[in-house]
Amino acid sequence: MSTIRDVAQLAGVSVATVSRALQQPDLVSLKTRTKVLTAVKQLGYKPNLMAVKFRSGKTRNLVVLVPTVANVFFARVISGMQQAAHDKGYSLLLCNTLADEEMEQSYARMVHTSQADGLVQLRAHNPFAQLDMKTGSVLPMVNACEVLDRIACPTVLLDNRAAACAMTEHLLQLGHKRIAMIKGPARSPLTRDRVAGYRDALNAAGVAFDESLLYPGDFTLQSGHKAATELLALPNPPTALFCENDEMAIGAMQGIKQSGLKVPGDISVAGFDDISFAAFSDPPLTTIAQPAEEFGSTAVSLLIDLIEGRLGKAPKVILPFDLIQRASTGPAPAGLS
Amino acid sequence: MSTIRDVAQLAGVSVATVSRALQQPDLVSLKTRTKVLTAVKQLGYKPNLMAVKFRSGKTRNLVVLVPTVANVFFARVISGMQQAAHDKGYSLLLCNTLADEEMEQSYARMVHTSQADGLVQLRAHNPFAQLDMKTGSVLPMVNACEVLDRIACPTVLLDNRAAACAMTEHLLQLGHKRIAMIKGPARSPLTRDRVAGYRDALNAAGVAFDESLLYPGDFTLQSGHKAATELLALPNPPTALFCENDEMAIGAMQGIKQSGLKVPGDISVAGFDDISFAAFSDPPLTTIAQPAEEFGSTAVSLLIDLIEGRLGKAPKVILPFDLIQRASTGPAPAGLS
DNA sequence: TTTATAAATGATATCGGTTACATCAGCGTT
DNA sequence: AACGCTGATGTAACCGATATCATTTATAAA
Repeated sequence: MSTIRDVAQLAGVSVATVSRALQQPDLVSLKTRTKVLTAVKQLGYKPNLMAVKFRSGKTRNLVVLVPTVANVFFARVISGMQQAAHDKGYSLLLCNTLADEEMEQSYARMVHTSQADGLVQLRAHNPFAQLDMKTGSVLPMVNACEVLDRIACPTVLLDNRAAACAMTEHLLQLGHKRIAMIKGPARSPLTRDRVAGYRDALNAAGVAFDESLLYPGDFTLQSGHKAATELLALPNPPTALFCENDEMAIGAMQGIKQSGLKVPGDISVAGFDDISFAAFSDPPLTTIAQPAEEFGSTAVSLLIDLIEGRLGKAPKVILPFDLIQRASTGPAPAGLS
Repeated sequence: MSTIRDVAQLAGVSVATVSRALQQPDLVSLKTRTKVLTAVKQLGYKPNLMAVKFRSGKTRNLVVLVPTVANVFFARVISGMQQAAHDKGYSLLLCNTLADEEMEQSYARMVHTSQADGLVQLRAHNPFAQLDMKTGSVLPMVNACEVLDRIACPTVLLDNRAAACAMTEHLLQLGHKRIAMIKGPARSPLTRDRVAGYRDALNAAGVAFDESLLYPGDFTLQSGHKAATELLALPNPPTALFCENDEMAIGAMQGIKQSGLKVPGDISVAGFDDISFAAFSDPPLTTIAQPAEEFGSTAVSLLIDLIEGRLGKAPKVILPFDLIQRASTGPAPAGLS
């Protein structure tokens, strides 16, 4: 691997001239510039970017903490992040944390050790929590999708409360009164907001809130299946099921059908996220579409602005949602409405 | 941010001693070691890993080229790669190439410019093809999942031919004679091998191969839907559909059901990959299970061995498959078998 | 021609670590 | 006391680029 010195020697100029010829071409004469470029080509010279990054103190790397890359929604978010990062000359260091705090810290440390300039966290947890203590400095971070409310950093989020309210209203308008919700882990702010929106809609419609219709899942297909099975076994089962993501909704639909009931004839099911499989489930799933790729690209853009000092206050960007009505929701069964 | 010099000064020793105290503790006396560690803690010193990487010439970064992170199968592969990489102290630079050669090259260049030590490619295309010309050197690369046959680099693959043969045999045993295959892009070696396996099984059973039953898809849900719809419109439609991945199979099942036919009553459907959704489709999908995470971890392990000079010849690792029989395949309809 | 000014180029410090080599103290041997 | 050896530590070169400052060369004005 040839270095800048090899080029300088071959071109018969100093290393400084080579550097300038490549970085600020207008500072060197045409003659020497061509000499340099010829030498570069001849040697197949590629600048050692590790040296550049070290010297400049800017790595142009971003750490991304993803709870699960296997989650289809996050996969879309990553796709959006990668596009935005690449466009601005940054690379992503991806970490599939599986919500493991040690793993998160291990990657967050990369920002401390100058391996990355900043971090995007897609979960409601501050990965610098322990680490920051020691230095006291605040490191560039953006929080997206599932956001922390205690921390003052740029965030990208959906108005989850309004979205959940809209979906619940949709079900209420179809005549449903017993609407169950398969939510996420109780401590998640995402869940908290969506449950709040669900209750908003119930209150507005004068429907009593029933704690027993709130079932905690974990965003997997399996947990949706389990939740539906157990909810249907209630003495007074729901006629509609609002799931906090599409995976759980698809799992729930299978559980319902296995119990011999029809969707939406006997029970309506709604999801959240509008992953690609939602349109291909049987029946196709009514859900809330989130601009997943935009979550990713916005988060990365904000982070880069933050790193490059173009961001004053920590903004909160709220992205729009869209209620996609498909065939999994329908009128409440006559006898039970 | 404090440097090793700050620590040396505070501890009253030389920088070399600090470095040794941290890297080879047994080379320094207990007394100075504690002095150094105290200073480290007091200053919150973190070594600048960019400097270390630059100095050592080893980045401990690996570039990963993924055709689509949004593909559930690849998401699992990534998960396995990340785990293996982390265990060995490496990080992943992820690139969602979308099969764009320019994007691939842009990331492959990172290996040239010393930003990464090696590369994993999950597609049958050599990203160094253009780049290598210039230097003539061979760069550390591992090919997995969809592998190149012309290139001599370590590869991790499934015996796709045998797997496709096994699934086709399964369908033949159920009495199917007209078995369509929704394949991938024609030039893909993956497709070529799976079609070969499909033909092997047909030949062995004495069933004539019918070119019109070979439909080219692109691995998306949509393309599966389109393929099924068009295949059913044939004058002599198939009674079984073998799809090259689960997404297409799930898309196909929707198309079939929308045509008013039953799965598997009228037509059987089989997939490939065993993604999580396969068990939750309606009906649950018969498919070939691939050890996706193991693909990832094996590929990364091989790459690291290659980088660290522990690999002699370029091995071909063949991972096992498993035919998972679920409800989407059944006996061929009596009238047509 | 001389001088002032601008443009082009060179010499070298620097980033923050690691490491080869030099130095030095302590200890046992003869 | 002189010598050699070992263990602990210091000095400084080095990795490959960038950037500052000094210096040379070209250009224009006097």
